[in-house]
Amino acid sequence: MLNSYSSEDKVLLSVDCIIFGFDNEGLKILLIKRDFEPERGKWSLMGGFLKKEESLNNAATRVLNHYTGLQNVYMEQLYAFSEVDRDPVDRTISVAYYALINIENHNTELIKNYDAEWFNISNMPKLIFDHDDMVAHAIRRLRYRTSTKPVGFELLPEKFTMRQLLELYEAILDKALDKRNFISKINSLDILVKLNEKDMLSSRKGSYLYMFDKEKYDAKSLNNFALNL
Amino acid sequence: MLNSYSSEDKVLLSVDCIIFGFDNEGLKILLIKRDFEPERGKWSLMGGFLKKEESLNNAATRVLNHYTGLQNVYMEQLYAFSEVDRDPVDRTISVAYYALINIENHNTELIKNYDAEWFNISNMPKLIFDHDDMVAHAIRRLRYRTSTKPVGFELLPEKFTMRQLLELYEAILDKALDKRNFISKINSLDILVKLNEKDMLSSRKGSYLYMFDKEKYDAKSLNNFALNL
DNA sequence: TGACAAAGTGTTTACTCTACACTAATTAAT
DNA sequence: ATTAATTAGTGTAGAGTAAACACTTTGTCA
Repeated sequence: MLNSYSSEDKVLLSVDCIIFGFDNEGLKILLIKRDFEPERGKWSLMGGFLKKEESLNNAATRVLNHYTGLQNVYMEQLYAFSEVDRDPVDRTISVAYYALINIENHNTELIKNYDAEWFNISNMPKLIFDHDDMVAHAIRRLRYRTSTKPVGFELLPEKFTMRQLLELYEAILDKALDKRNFISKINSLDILVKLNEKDMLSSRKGSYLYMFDKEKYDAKSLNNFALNL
Repeated sequence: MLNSYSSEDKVLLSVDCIIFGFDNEGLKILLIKRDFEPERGKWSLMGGFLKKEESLNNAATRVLNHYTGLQNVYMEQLYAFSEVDRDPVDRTISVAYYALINIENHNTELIKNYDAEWFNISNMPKLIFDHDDMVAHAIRRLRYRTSTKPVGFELLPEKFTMRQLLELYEAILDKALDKRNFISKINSLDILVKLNEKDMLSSRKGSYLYMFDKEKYDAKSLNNFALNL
């Protein structure tokens, strides 16, 4: 028989999800209004407890799916938050994850059921517990990640214009970018396909649509790039 | 009375520490020989369980102190490892931390008592469970961290030569660096003080000793720099 | 057909990074 | 005292990258 660790303390482990979305108003986070005490009615990240028979990644995926109905979403583990008094109800350690979703795909019904709402990151309410810290971590990580991996496309529709991509990066990095320099840097990554199709909504001339070419990117098998915007 | 989360699963949470040291042979990791089953006699990271009344940072600090006797050591949380079957004894989630210590300061007695040994990172034994993954994560994080924060000095004696610093960065990044370019990049950070004191051990001419000027660095209050070596 | 609105497109300049080799200082040996 | 040996210490030129910058094109709607 194996040894056991029976004399050690066990604790509650939860996951909390920072869910990013993007639309023409900017970079947004999906929050829910907490419907139980303490802090009932306050805004909160979406979270849930780890079950004994699942990994943290599974738990995060499950929680995200539960609230949004989405699957196959880009998620990344951020950090474990563990201050002793972080949750007044019980000793709980929470592992924060962030997710990038295409804001158009989310299930509005589900979100309404949970009293969820999108908030622009520059205009967020105060959140419960240490969730503000988690969000700050997530934004930092997302900024860094965009410079090393092609994660931006996760936040856009499958087909998007250069302008949308530019505005996305401006929202993530919170700074203005030069259009021509941006386009040439993106093109030098050589991971987009330009479609023979135009988006006619934003201008009379119409602007070409692009797609992220995942196969071309994977074929390069570079673990990460250095995109300095 | 507060609500409770009483229906939720509780789990064991541990911390595992990747302890880096540096000497003239290169970058090293401190490992212990596990003295209980399963995997008795195999090499392992130093770890311990989180107690209910401490944060993960405290637990990591406590574990490090327990094995090495050291305090006030640079530590950083890496990642939570949570595959369901990662520990065959019991369901345990482990949060990995890495620590940077001055190899000369460690308490040799303590380390002997625990059957601990330093291994060059290029010449490490296979470790138990998922500890090899943890080490790989730690090395990646350390490489990145050296480009944004002045962490290298944690691995050196208080006074060090430019050559030592160069060799440290070469060991961390696993690549040869040009001496003149390296020195000018380091100097441009403007965070070292050159002492009126030479190290006479490595050459007849003797080479100047430097110290990290923490006050000057803090005064700049830049959260991070970009050191591209 | 003219006004409008956004799309699309290159070049010059400044800066940063890289490659590269000799002299200086000191001690040990003869 | 001279020489040999060893590592320390130092600068520049060229290449490459990043930044700044403005006009023309296209199509629709009035």
